[in-house]
Amino acid sequence: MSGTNVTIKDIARKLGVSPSTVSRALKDHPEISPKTKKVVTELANLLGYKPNEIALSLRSKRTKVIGLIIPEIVHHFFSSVISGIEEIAIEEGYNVMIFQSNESYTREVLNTQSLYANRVDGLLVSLAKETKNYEHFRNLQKHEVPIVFFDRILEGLKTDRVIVDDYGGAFEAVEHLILSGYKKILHLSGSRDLLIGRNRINGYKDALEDNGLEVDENLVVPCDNYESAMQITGDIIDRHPGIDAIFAVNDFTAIGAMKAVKQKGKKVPDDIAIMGFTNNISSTLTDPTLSSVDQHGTEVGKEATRLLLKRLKEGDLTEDHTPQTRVVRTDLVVRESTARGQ
Amino acid sequence: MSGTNVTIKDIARKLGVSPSTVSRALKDHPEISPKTKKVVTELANLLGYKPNEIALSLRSKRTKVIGLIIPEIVHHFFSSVISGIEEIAIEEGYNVMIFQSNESYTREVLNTQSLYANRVDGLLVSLAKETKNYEHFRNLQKHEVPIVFFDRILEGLKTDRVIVDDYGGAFEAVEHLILSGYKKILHLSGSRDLLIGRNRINGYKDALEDNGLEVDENLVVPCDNYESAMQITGDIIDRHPGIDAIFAVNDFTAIGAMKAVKQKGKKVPDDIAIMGFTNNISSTLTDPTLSSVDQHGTEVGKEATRLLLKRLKEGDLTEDHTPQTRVVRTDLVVRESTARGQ
DNA sequence: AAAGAAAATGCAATCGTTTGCAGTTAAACA
DNA sequence: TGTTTAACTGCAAACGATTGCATTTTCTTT
Repeated sequence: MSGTNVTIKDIARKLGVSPSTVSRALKDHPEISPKTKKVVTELANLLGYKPNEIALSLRSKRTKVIGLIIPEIVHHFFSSVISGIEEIAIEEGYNVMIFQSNESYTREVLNTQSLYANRVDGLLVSLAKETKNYEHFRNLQKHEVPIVFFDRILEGLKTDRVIVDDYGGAFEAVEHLILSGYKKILHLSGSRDLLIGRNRINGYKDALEDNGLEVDENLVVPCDNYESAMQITGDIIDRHPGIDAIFAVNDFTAIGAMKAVKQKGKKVPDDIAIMGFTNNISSTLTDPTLSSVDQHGTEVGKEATRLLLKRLKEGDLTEDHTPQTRVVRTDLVVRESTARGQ
Repeated sequence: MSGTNVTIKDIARKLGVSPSTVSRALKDHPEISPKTKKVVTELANLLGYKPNEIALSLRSKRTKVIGLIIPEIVHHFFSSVISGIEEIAIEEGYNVMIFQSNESYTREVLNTQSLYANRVDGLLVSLAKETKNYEHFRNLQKHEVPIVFFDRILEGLKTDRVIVDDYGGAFEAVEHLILSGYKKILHLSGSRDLLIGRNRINGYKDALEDNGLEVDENLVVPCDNYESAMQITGDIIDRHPGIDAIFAVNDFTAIGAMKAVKQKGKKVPDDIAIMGFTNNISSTLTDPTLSSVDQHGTEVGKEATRLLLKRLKEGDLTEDHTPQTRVVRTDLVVRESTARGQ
């Protein structure tokens, strides 16, 4: 901000009218004469007048800014969520203030405080892994700031939510493997502490059972990143000969597993098929390309923002509203890593 | 924002003192008596008072917000830049408002307008590809909003800049290829319209010449993405037999080329070496892993933010300042794709 | 031309906070 | 106890824009 900004008062002074008149003229108020409107708008354009949003916010008690707290921007899924959020927000005249929690609870609390200090109109949140309690969010709710959680949600707090259909996506992915003829499927799983981890495990199990295959708990191994997948996949294959497919909780884990499998001298997908989850760009870059489950990050962002803006429009009638949960469908993307014998 | 927020006036009323006293008490002003300070801060804590940044901004004419315009958040390089920016900004009590131009000039102009309307204290920009003129930025400068360009900079506007050492990075990468014994090196280049494209081409050429190799203009082929690299690399290799290395303008292009080379039945790196640029996470995921030039996105973001905050601190003495340009060093990361015979 | 109605404009308060200056209390001194 | 000084506290304006209400100006109408 600077001292060189043109204000309504400046225009008023130069024209010898009152600020109120200028304000009304600029908003095409019916009680202002056409000629006044003309001179005012002309001078405003000439001077490059742009209303000061800060002043407007102070008076109107709304900032037209929505806050976003996200674990890490550098993850492809999250950055595509941001894109979706921005798109809808801008359409509706809202701007976005972004904070990273870096998966830290403390940081997340600080973020909510900054967001409150800046009086954002609403909040979009995907939780840090560390976060267990939610006093900081409840606090914002007390101040009537609507919150929408997405992807990593918080149970026990009454808010709108947007989640990915992790169960369905996992089910479909595993069923695809089964229908392609794979029978002994390893699941490199996410944490059972996270809902998404549990949902994907359940999808995996149900797909097996629904297709007449037995669930072997030893074939559900917690492993959710590239390095550990590289390290442990080889061992697991040795311990459980006959594994002919791997369903990983995310693409990086899948790619780590792919490397390990190749190092064992096995062929993907002929000896062992590999299926990821997320559908990162990376999945198109590997060799063979990786089949995966598209989480539609952009759609998640859009849907969350739509939900939030809807609440903002509804305004005070929010009292009796029941929180909504939207589930964004996933899509199976079949590539080379699961296409046996082609 | 809502009606349930505690203000200084609320505290003043409950305590039967004036707002000024409350304000001063909270800031530990020396002219306020210890006991007044005590009751005021206690009540403030009890009620959960948090100063309204909006009101502060209006009065102080500074928002403690810096704006960011970036081509696309979903690019790994840019999202790591954002991380760097956030880190420094938060340390100094600034928040970040992020806008995407989506490479569109029109959008970029709209972004500058929103940013101005929100009276950001300063601006960080990486240009959209389309952008040729800079009236919209000059406009902000007129309002004394300091701007720092990074990566995709604008010549002809007096601002601070942070750029990556594209020339040096390219030089080092190509020299590494030469020293590893590769002699006929193809460059899949960026656009000559962009400074970064030109700089990388020059680094490539000078590395050849400095090492006694001839520059063949036919081996500099504009090609800067995955798909077109997949499509054209095969043909180029056929037309120029003897090519034993490829230096690509970015990692995705390199990975596309790698695929094409493998499809030709050639081995990487034994028959043909491949070198990328950027050092995406993707470069560790390919098979073989991709050698690349690390652009240190986080460092670029940090440096740009430091420069901007420095200007903000200096304040009005900015008049006679000469714009600075900081160059962020690159680092060659050697992986399997250029390590012949190992 | 005077009165009444209609149209156009201005006043002043407001949003939440800060701050120069004036005003009030309390303490210290004579 | 009265007076000076020091220690506190409050008033009011300011930041930029909006808006209910009052006021002024202009236009009708008789």
